[in-house]
Amino acid sequence: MEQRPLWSEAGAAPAEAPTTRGSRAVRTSGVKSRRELSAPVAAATVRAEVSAPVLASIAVGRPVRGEFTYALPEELAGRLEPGQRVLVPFGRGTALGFYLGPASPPPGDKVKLKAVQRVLEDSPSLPRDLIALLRFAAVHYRYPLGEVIRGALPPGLSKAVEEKEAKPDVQHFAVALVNEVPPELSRAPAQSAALAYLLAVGGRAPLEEVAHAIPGARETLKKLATRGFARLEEKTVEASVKEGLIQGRPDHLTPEQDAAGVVLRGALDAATFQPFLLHGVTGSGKTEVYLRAAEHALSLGKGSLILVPEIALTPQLVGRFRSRFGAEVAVLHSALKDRERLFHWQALRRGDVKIAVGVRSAVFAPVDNLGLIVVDEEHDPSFKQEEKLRYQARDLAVVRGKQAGAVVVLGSATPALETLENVKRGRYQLLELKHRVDDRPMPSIELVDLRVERPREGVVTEEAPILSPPLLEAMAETIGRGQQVILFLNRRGHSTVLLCEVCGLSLKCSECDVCLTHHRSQNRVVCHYCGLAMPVPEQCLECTGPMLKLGIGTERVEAEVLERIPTARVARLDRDSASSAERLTELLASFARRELDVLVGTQMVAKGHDFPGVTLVCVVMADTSLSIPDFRAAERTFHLLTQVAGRAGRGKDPGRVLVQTYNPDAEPVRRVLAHDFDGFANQELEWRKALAYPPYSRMAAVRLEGEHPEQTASVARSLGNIVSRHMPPASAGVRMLGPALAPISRIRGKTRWQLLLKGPTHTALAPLLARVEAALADVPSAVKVVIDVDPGAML
DNA sequence: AGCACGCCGACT
DNA sequence: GTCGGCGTGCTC
Repeated sequence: MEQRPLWSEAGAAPAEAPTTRGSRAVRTSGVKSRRELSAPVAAATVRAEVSAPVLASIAVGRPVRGEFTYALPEELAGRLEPGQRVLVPFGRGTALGFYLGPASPPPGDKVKLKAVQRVLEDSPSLPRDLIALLRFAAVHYRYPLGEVIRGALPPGLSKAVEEKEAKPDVQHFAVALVNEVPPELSRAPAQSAALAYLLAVGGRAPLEEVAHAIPGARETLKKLATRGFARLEEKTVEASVKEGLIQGRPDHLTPEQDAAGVVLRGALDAATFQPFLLHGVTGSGKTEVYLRAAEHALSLGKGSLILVPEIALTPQLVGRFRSRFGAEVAVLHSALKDRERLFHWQALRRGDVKIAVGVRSAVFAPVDNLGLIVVDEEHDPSFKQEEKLRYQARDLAVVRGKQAGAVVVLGSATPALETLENVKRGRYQLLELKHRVDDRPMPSIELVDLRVERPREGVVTEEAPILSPPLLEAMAETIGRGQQVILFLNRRGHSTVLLCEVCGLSLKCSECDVCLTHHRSQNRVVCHYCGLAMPVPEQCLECTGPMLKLGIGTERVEAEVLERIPTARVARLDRDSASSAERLTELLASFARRELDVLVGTQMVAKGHDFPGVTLVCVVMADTSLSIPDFRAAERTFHLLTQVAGRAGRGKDPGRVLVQTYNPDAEPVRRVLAHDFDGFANQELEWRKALAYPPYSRMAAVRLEGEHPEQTASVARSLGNIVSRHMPPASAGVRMLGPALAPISRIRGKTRWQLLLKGPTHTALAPLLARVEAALADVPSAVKVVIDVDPGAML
């Protein structure tokens, strides 16, 4: 058999994992050896000489596991390349398929193979390196390959239709004609919001993109154009590609930025896989390092992929890439329209556009001749997708870099402990930026012990106050100097718990296992998990006792600031107040224009914003996120506190940070105060090692959700039994935790259970996961079970 | 996912 | 007697 040497790896593949229980003879195993991923694929011309029917391995765009073998009609055999979309008969109908390469005949003999019907495109939508990445993702995260591929493609290419070119051959751009929002627009919030956004992203952006961030911006920008504050342009794509307006490039770098740049340029020149951690304190100029690296890649004719946590919250970074590289950049945000998504995909695929900036899903962007991958804020939890294919984009970025021979830069002020451990083991090279740009000092961080500095009772406030005297004093002083304050608290609403004074019962959601939060502005109690809302009960629903309102949220902090410092101009920034993207941008713009003195907010205020007027940042309660039952709680707290603290003193004036807490001895709090990331990390790593948590182990979660509590519990227990029965000897170090009710045991009326697996390597867990997967066939459909590999949270 | 096949309730 | 409920299983 002539095919044998070419494809012998495929025959050996099934050894890797016992797949589904039946592992039917007709099915090509979905699990392929790693070698096969990089195996050279036979040229179609070779197959033409073979007299036996030419066979094709196809991933079908349906949620079925494994790859399928089809016969390839002779006239198609010559024109098929891996990654091409085809039409195949499947079941009684047809389905979209992805040609992955030639196949060997399936072992069972009496299988009648169907033939590929049609080729849907002349050149593959999927580049070679992406196929390898998607295959890895399908195996690692245990998700059907066809679905993985379909999910990665833009909607226009994930349907079984011929490829058509998405050709808005003219693109509409909005260009700002002023450098800041003029005061005469202060009475026109929509216009000032649109203009503020446009300025934030570099003064020039596709109309589509502004309209995405700010609903109705199309009309608003027209109005701005007639008033002379902006201009609308139509550009052919070719013209805008040539434009490449290089601007805003700082002349000199800090010595540290320079040193990092030299190393990265060397790595890019070497054109091999090299992973780096760029560990830089907030304000140290990481973005400029990324920009220079992308510039260098471009000069070598290579493409770059830049991943960021959330575009709407990082317009500055997007703006800098756009103003540096012009139309050489495709910005891939979460809510592009189908047409635009397809257009960007094709432009990147052709190599017309060489840089992609995008969120999590952009890790699958078909950047041509990939030279550089950057993951900014690599520790950010939003890189983990929590549905469908539950991938970690940062991890996949490293895999992709390895497969593509690209340089990978993970950037953060507070790297994930997983990343740090990779540095310690010598897998990633460390680049450090220890100093801020212009040698601005790090903000001073002071502790306010709430057990000592008791907040004084107010006149109006009916509940216990939370702002301590030192905090109020510092705020008043800062505002007096004409500077601005950010108050951070990680909880929305007014009070977070309503407790009966007599029977001690707290008011819970009827559908979820969580307490209802009182939102005074809406005069309702609201469930933050399912959205259920109801009027505020006057008294306890059980015993008619009076209700105490405990637990502090942003609404209450806002009210307290207003009461204590009546002259302060205060606004609140959380999911309730920033209900629309428009409101969000407007609020941020207004704060940036210094029309507000105090911004009270949740996580939203902690991310990448750059407000030079802010010199005081207060953390209202540092302990809230410490009590979460998750082994990463301390790490999250440290990240969050550091990030918030980093908002202070980004302008000329030095910054000051006050942290209120009832837990001054808590490790993350103490270490943040001392600006001691390394100390925190070492301590935390030691603890993780002792308890064999990641990065010293790999985890996988089996999550169950069901209508009926008993049924869900029994399924959970039976899956637990299956795992215990196949548990390797204790020496293998694999452990099962649970099955147990999830920490939030009910959401939207569904009972939740989970089972955690912990092992020294992912390979040690894979066989157990395969067993669970096989058992899924016998699980009643009323119970939904998903496998979450490398889970991001334990809830 | 679709779309079969397959055994138990209220309708012409 | 039949139409149809969605439980279970398969798709090269």
